[in-house]
Amino acid sequence: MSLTEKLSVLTGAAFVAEGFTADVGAVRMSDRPDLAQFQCNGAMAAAKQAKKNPRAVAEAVVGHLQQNPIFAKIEIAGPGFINLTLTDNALNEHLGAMATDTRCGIAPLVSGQTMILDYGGPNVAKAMHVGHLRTSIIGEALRRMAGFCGYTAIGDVHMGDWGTQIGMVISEFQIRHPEWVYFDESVTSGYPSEAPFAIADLEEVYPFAAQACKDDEARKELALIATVELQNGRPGYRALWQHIVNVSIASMKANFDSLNVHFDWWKGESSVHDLIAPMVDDLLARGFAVKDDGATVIPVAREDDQKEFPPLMLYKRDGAVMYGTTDLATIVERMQSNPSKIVYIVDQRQSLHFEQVFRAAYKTGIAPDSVELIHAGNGTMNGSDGKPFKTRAGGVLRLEDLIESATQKAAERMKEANLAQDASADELAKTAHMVGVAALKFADLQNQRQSDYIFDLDRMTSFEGKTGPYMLYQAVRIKSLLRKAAAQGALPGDKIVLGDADRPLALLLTELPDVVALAMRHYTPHVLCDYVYRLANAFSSFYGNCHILSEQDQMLRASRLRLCAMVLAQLILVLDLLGIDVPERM
RNA sequence: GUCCCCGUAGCUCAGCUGGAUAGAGCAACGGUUUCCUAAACCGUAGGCCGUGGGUUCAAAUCCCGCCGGGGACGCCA
Repeated sequence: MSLTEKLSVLTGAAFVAEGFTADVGAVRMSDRPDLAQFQCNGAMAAAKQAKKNPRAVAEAVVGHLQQNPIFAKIEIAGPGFINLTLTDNALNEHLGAMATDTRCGIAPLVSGQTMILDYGGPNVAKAMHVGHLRTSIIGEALRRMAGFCGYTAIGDVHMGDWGTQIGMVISEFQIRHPEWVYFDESVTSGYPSEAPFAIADLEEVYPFAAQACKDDEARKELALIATVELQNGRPGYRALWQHIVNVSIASMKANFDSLNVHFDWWKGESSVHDLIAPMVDDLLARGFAVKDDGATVIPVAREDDQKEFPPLMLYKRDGAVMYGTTDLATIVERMQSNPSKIVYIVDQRQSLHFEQVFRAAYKTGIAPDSVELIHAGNGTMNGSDGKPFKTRAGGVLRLEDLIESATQKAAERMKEANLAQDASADELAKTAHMVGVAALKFADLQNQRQSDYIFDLDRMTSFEGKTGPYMLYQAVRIKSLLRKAAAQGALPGDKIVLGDADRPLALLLTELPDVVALAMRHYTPHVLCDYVYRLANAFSSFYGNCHILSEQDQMLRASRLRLCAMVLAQLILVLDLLGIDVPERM
């Protein structure tokens, strides 16, 4: 239990004793550290309901708390704020339990529940670009957070591998290489195992085909036909498609590995193809799906809707499926894992689509009401003009180029500061990559998930301010300090001595469990970023004020080393939840 | 046209279920190093929280209108 939770239990009981509900006893960190460590604002709300004087309610509640020896000070301020301050002993006891816990004192929130997270969503045949950055980074953080909070967390990359873009590529190959065996309809098996193209070819073909389809209706028609034929199982197309997928996945993995983003499932839209026909037949039979203007759809509008709700389309007029179809069938498939939540970390602009899919899933019983379907939408990364990020030439920036430029910038900064320059070239390069990725990820994650932000490479790679490199720097500093201390035989002690220099840092450490819970509840990693920054900053301040290794008082030195170790453990834990690795040195 | 999101310091942004004096970072100005990574730390300055109403003991936060910005709206994903 977190410290504020413990206190809330005490205060809640006091409110209950006065005839109120326990929930008004909620205690939180004080907004006014000059007055107290904790506060409870419930007296005002309780008094309002009971039509009593809030100060009198506060006084009655405080009456129940006063005998408790854990409080050093209890005061009522203003209209009825209850201000609480703990004795150092009580604080110490709580810290002691946290210090020895590998989870930094954070109990799991749930057990026996599965959360499936859908993020990344790269398209095969298409180079990954900056548009995939946010979903990947945020999704990875949420997957790690969920796992830590006790969920069986399953990350699914959910590739775009079954839609029109594939038809564009296949038809383009057919135009360019009509002689390929994949296009000979008299051949239905025994295709080569080697792909007749490399990733670079795909990356050239896709944009070319997309542009051609945009410019020419007839050309687009070819792509649509190829899409339907692929989905209907034309052997040559399937074989070619498999090459496209294989070649693409290799490239995706390189990008994701570089970003330290991982998946448990490498599924895609195509994975559920075989589930689609039975699903649609069933929905037609049960009357949920209807024919409409040649297409097959599920109406999802409700009478009390404030806006127009287009139906979810299952089959287009030409018989091809759309992403709503695969998304719905994917829920059918995912239900086999018995999830309690399915979370989609996908661009916020697709919120209507997900509302449609979710409605369809609930309405048809594909997802029972007990399963939470959540679109945790993300914003976009914009250029300095406030529009979705483009290169100077106006093109889309490839993800690997973005990572490379962040890494290079990090290397430059490290050189400027003459940092870790004695390391081997190999270690230097590795560290630069870690710093660059930390910069990129922290800059992304510290923004609210659903809002857009402006990309600024110089700012995010700075070692000053609220940046990834700054967090790493503080953590590495502690590692170095603890190494030096150990070399002198000085080890972290069991007892924490709470002086005025130590107490604020110690108090901050107790916040982490609440912060993690809050971040998980709302799927908001930026709450963790905010905390880890406050912690790094508070440590740096502490470090500046207290010279630890030269401390003559053995007890105090051991205590401060313990605090440092606890800070480090939290920094590493939280950064890990964010998907950021900390180097040994930098 | 309908619906959704946003508008907080010069810039980029926090602000959880309404609560005490609205907070950070960057930029600006001033200070700190015989000492553990100064890539640091400390301090100063800077805001009718877009605007007009309403609810409340209490509103950046909740409700309504308006202005400004962004986005979504059936056969792409």
